Amino acid sequence: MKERYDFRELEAKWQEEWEKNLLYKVTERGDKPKYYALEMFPYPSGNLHMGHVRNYSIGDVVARFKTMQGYNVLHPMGWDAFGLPAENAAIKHGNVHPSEWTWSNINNMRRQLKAMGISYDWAREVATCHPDYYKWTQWLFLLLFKNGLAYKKKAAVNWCPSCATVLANEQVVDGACERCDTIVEKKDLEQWFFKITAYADRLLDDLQKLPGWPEKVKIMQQNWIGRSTGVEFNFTVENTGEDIPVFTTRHDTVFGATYLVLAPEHPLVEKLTAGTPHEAKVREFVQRVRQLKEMERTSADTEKEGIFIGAYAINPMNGEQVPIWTANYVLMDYGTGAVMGVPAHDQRDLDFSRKYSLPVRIVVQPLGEQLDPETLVTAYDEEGFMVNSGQFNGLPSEEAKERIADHMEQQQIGRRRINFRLRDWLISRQRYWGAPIPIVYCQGCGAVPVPEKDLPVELPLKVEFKPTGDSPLTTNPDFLNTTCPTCGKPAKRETDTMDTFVDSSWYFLRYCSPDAPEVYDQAKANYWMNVDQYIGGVEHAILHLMYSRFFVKVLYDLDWLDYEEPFQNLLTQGMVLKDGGKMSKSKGNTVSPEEIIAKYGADTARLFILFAAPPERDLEWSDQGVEGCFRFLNRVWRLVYNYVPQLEGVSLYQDEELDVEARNLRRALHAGVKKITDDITQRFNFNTGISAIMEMVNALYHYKDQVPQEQQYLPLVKEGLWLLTHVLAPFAPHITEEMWQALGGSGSIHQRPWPKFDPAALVQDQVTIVVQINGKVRDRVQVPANLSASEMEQEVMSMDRVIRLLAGKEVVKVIPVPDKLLNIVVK
RNA sequence: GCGGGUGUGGCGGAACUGGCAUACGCGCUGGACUUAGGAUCCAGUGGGGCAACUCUUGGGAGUUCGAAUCUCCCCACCCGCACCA
Repeated sequence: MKERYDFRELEAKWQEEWEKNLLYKVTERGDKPKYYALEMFPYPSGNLHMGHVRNYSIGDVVARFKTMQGYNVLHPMGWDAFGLPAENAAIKHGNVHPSEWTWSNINNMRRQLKAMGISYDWAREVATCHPDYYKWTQWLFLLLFKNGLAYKKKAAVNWCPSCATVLANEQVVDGACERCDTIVEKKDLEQWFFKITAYADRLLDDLQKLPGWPEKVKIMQQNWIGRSTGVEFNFTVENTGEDIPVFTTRHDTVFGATYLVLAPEHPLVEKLTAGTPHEAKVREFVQRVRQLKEMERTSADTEKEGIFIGAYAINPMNGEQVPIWTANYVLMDYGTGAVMGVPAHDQRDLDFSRKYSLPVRIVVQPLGEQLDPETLVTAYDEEGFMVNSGQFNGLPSEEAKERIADHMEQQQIGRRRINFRLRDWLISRQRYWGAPIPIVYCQGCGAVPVPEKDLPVELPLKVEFKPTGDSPLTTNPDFLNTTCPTCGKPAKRETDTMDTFVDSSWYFLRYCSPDAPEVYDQAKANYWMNVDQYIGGVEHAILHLMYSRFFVKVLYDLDWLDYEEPFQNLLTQGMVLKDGGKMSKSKGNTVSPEEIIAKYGADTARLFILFAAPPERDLEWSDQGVEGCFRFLNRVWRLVYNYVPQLEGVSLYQDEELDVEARNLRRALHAGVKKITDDITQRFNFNTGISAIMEMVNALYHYKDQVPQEQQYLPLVKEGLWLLTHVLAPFAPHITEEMWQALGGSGSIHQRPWPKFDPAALVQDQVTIVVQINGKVRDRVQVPANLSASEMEQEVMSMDRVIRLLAGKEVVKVIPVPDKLLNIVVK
């Protein structure tokens, strides 16, 4: 028997062998269906963590399994390599350039990934910080620019003082920077935006085309896009006659408006108070509110506060005069920055009205109830029947909505309108380590796109890393100063770089043709896309996944791609926990993948992480669990090498007659293959798949130890070990390769077809039937399979135990479940 | 507050369309082999009871011959969103 399971030697050997033979290299081909398996590429922080190991182990099983099932599988890997940590390292240590830092991290992490034995086609590796890549990121910026989807505007933007850069709306979490938790400030800056709002409807509606996405992620995107349908109509300022447009989704309650509220930033607040006795107090209020941090301002817990500005407006529906207020709870950047206050039917308005003693008027009454405006504490925001609403009285509120909208449109008071919560995507970053925005500013010509032939606009190496709030690129005059591509006069380059989410919004397309002399080869992209299975953390539910969907839709519209959605199926893997909490450096509960691999090998690490929990659930790390998986692989190893000498020259099982023990073994083996296949195909339940493999191993051990050696049927054992190595191969690729070779297999096991189970082997001639009396299990009995209901009943009724238990009772009913169960109902 | 999820032995988790609850693994107990075992193998392992038996899937009700699974109410924890008019 071969010595022990020396995973160190064996894993290194096979990794080298696979690389030498280009085992995982793929090209487009017509003879097999394609399958694109993709895991979210990592930021090269320096070392793999367990979350990566889990992500890539899941992806590798999918890729290897699909390969064995006969698909032509694309399984690439790369690096999301631009971003702040590299630059912060440069600021902190002074002597290490972000480029150097990043590339050395990439080299280290590539080595770690290779040590995991994952089946990547490394020839397709991309790194977003490489000029060959960001050249095309810049090209895509220009494509959007030319199509009116990239524009510059001055806006109050989110500014992180610690990162010294602006942030996209999506990168602000609870009013703080998603990266460093610093409270975000508002700053008025000229910045570049992508017009993602132009795709709001499609980004929302097309979620329905993604049945292979988790409901949770779709709902998160849906909420983020936040479509609401309503009307926009004008109140008119009394005396001065200015229009104040308001947006509402509850136009059925328009007769219940008893006041109007403007956001503190609303231009009319200043205008209508100028020179009036209210001016000073209102200005003081507005300044106080504007000084509040974003978080305090927008939190629902913040007490509603406001002030009457001294003017009145006319409700166009009933000609009524209502006071105009300004208040902290109305936001300038949603809708029109002005809302009608309907206290009876909106809780916020009711709270506000009670505080400032504003009138409350019921205009929708629930069926069979009479709300009292004097005592109302909970606003009634459901459907009902119209009251106090002129010509609309008596209508159901839903119908009144339509009629009022019609009326407004006919009378040209207002119009139906859809509003989105989604904002345009702010992509400018005042940082160095990103793709430069390919724009030149010329005094005469304005913002001029860099011509395609001049791409990439390369990042200069020589800059100063100081977090000043200006891009470090401003410190390099050779970069900054250029000539206008249009008129040739001196001009300045844009010094901001792009948000790194731009880089990652299209990398899956570049993988299809990593060396293409254009953004990607259309034919190849159309061959490989969509990604059949995308796997990654749920933290990307909104940002990355929505931006990528946006990019793909733009490319689809511009005839660059035949597909409208990038990711057909999405699996969001759970976190890796230790001691009940997420593994993190600050908690000090991390486990190093590198150490685990050194101690037990990659096969054990992969097996454990797939066995410990289903992929979408959180996984509790257990050192003892790892130990158990290591023991299991050793157990498999001993089993195989115990038989290797005996199996020499033995042919594979071919349908011969088997004795009882052998038949039981064969049934267990084929039942195992069936279960693993189902578990992977139907729901990626690798944990139960692995448990089925363990049962196969247990069955083989049982046969080996319980049946005298001279009676063991070796052709069947050979079949068993063949099946075993094949189904284990996607999970533990190295050890199975080694054992396959030892068992006389030719070629790589990873290029073998996935085994089919033999339905004939599953047939049982005896089955165990559960005997229940009044639904309680009382006994079990062995009977021939396929008995009819009455035969079953006859068998059961003649059992001693059943006769005893039924003595003196009256049988009311007998419920038979063929080959499974018989329930006797008695009184 | 709204939305989504989870709740099963000492632990991680199984149970597919309602049909043997606790597969598989960890841990634990006992034994075998051994100079030794932290290697390996065998047996046992939800609770109560000497036993026949009985109780048990967060809690409570219901549907059903039969419920971890379906329906209703409640509780706990986790995640996401949160003044969006």
